[in-house]
Amino acid sequence: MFERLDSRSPTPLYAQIAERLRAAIVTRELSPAEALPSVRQLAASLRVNPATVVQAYRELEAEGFIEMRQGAGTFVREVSPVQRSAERDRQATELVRRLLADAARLGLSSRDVITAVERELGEKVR
Amino acid sequence: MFERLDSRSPTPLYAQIAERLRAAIVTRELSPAEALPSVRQLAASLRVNPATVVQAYRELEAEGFIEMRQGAGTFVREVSPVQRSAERDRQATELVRRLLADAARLGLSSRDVITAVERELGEKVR
DNA sequence: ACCAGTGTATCGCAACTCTAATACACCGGT
DNA sequence: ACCGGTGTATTAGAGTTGCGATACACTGGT
Repeated sequence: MFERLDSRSPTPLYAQIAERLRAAIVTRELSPAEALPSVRQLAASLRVNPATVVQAYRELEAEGFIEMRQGAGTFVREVSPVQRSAERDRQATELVRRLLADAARLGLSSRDVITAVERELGEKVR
Repeated sequence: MFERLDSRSPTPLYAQIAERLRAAIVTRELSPAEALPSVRQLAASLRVNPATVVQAYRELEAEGFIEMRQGAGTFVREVSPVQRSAERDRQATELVRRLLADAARLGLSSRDVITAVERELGEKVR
């Protein structure tokens, strides 16, 4: 499940780790309530410092994907479809707000943005 | 035209400068072929280092808004509507690609993104 | 041709981020 | 109650980035 990381990549190690785990959780490759590898285990397996794994886990915890219990371990969080949907909504909104702010800074109109979205997604926005 | 900068802001000084100038150019407050303040003038006016202004100018030059001519000065670039439109397109696409990449990293679907875009813009995507 | 005014290049320092190292605090089976 | 395994906290070092200082190189009116 865990291939080697690219330590030369501009995306930090902790982000690479978080990304993989997030994908695994979303695809149910890791089931709810399932225990993740311990900080030290995963760190050893990836030949990385435990603190780096912790940082990845913290990010996922902040996003509501996992739960860290001191002394016990780290577990995939059980979330209701409603909660999950709400969280996705929140995240998507945050990203879009950032996009629009950046666009405004560059002097781009909503029209410009919509057009680009439609082109990139091959899907038209009503 | 140039109020004081916020040196405590997380957005770098050079970015703040670039942002203002970009807005002024887009709104035609600064006309094509018009000379911008010299690096030293603007730096003095904003109580900032000339190198910081240079950095802002470079960014705008890379975006195609201005042209720096050694020994002569810095000028607003004259661009045809077609070029201009193409450039806006390019920038919008770049931003949207980043948005989609980030969304993918977070495990969000295109549907999630589209929904958020529509909500934030109050405009439907076809 | 001069030279005042313009952009350019290089270096250095401070702040921040990422990663690692080390020591600490908690849980749970035995 | 122990103690091996777990997460937590603090500190340190390497790299990157923002900003400033200083010296250099070019342009254009006189």
